[in-house]
Amino acid sequence: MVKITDVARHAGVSPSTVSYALSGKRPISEDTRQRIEASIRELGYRPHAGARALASSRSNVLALVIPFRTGIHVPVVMQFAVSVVTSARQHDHDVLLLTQEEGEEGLRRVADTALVDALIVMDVQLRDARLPLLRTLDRPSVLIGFPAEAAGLTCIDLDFAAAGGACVTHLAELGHRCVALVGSPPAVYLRQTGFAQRVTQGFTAAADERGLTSTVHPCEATPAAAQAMAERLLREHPELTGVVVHNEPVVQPLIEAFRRLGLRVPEDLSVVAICPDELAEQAPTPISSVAVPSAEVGTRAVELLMRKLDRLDVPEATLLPPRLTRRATTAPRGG
Amino acid sequence: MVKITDVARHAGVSPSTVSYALSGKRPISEDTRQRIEASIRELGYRPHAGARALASSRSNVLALVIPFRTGIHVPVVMQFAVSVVTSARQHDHDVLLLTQEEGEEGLRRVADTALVDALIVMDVQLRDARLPLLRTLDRPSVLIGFPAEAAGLTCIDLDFAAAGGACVTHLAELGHRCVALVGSPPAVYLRQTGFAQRVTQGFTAAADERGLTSTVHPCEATPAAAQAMAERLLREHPELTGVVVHNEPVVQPLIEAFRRLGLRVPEDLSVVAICPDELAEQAPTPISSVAVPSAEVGTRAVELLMRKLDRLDVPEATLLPPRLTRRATTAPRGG
DNA sequence: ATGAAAGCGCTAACAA
DNA sequence: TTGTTAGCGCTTTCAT
Repeated sequence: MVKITDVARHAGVSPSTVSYALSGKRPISEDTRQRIEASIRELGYRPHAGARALASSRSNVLALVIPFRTGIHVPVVMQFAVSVVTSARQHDHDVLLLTQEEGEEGLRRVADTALVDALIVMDVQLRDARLPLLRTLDRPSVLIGFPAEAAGLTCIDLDFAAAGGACVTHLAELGHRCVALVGSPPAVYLRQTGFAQRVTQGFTAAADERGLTSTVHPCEATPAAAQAMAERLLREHPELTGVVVHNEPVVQPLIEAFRRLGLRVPEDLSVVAICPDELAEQAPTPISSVAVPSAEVGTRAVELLMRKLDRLDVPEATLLPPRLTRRATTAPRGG
Repeated sequence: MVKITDVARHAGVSPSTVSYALSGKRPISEDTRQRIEASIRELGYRPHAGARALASSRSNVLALVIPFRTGIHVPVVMQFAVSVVTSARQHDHDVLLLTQEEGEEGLRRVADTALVDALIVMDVQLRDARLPLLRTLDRPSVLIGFPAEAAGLTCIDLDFAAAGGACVTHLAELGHRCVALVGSPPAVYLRQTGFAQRVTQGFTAAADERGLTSTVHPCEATPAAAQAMAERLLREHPELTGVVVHNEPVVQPLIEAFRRLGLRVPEDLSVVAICPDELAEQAPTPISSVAVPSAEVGTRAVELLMRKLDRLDVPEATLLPPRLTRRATTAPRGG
């Protein structure tokens, strides 16, 4: 194995000079830098990660804790993870993958062993058992999602309340007067995941504000549940002309169910989803939607973390404003 | 920060004794072990990962390289990743996530800096540019998938050829005489990903062997493509009564397309998929299928890697035998 | 602008 | 069964 002393000898300088040339933490004469770089290339030198971590107390590794349970749309998690890895690399960091299963002990372990410098925690619950731990940990963290009590923590997410509201506004502007929200599976509400409730709040508040009739319906993430939901909505709310869906796997089945029941989308019924743009675009009838910007959230989370590692100030809360794209599933009421 | 010398002092032993108590690499008297454990708990000691890696030249971290491109079913990748993380933890290892994008340089980086002890590479192509590198790297690796030339490498995957064959056999035993394979998107074949071609080979070979008429059709992973495919199959192959689908996003849309075209599934047309059991089970009509056992592949890959790290022998090739479960989409020909 | 040298916290020979 | 000690390869003060 080639080490820094080998490079130093080869370049005719001291090890510390090589180190400084690498880190840029002190000025190096152009000539010296050239020689060092040449030696590094020639010898194929790679600094030993462990030695570096030990000497500098920086591992240049971030932990990413991903969820893995019902009601979570897998592609969203995956896209998020990929964007975290990609952004982290741009900041010269790597990403260690942890599952929710590891729990608090897992977080403590990677933080206390100095395996990672900082943590990104996905799928934060309203009252998340990990919050007290994250507050006391000596390493910075960023949460995806907003717990009930976020003081002292750094959180980022799509502004789901505004997203729910934007959907209603869109429908209202198209003249719709009676709307329904088809939401996440009941389990998601039960475990108090903030985003599901926030959508509901934003949806209901916007509907009330504009004097629309509105109802909210959690829904299992299966085609069968979508079919049942469509039937029920038409039965119980004959006036219904606008539907907001916040449940990825159900968006397409729901539209198909409505069509099977004889409704034209968007002529008789407008549907707007809160889902990844990709899903909305690829549907047979492209779906009007508010984007769930996983990639952007990932990138921003990493940037926040980097600022924290540099001891710069960061906002406690970052709410990404919703972006609604009208596609082919919404139309003015009455055709 | 509590360090090993603190624990040693507190327990009245030497640092090496603490180290050995932790690693189990030499016998420790019951009494001493007790005291050490008590001290560790009392002081909240956690060994520093970097220091450990430096002293032992073992980081206890595995690299997992995941693919991220068209034609790859995201939930399969995700489930695989989760199972790798879970299994790795059972062997006291963590997992560093790398994307395919990082390419060979990424592999070299994490290996040469000793950031990881070993690597798992997903989505290996028939002629994969990373193979020569993996062969020369000083760290063990396991590939998911089989390249054209696998000598000197350790590979594992579902036996996709046998899977294709098992589907045909199932249909043949039900009396079907004319079958079609709806496969992965053309892009997957073009980039020479082994599994797509292996399914085709196994499918065709089994059909020929049993004297069935068979055709093969790559298919884009969209509902629209599924619809077009269904129409085309019925038009071009009126005798068709059995379909094998190896393209997750298309399975359900294809069944629906056939039904829209007036065919009953399974009475008029049997459909068997190669896909995760989860997908097959959750369909409105549970789908007969050969399981793509991502979780098992992940677990097995980690076990292979652990054996290699322990310098034990491992087979170069591990082909998991297909497991076909008959559900509600296959039936004897002619009802 | 550069060098010398003292650690960083741990493991594993070597010694007893 | 346990202790002593020399590194592991790097960063970073302190000097010059």
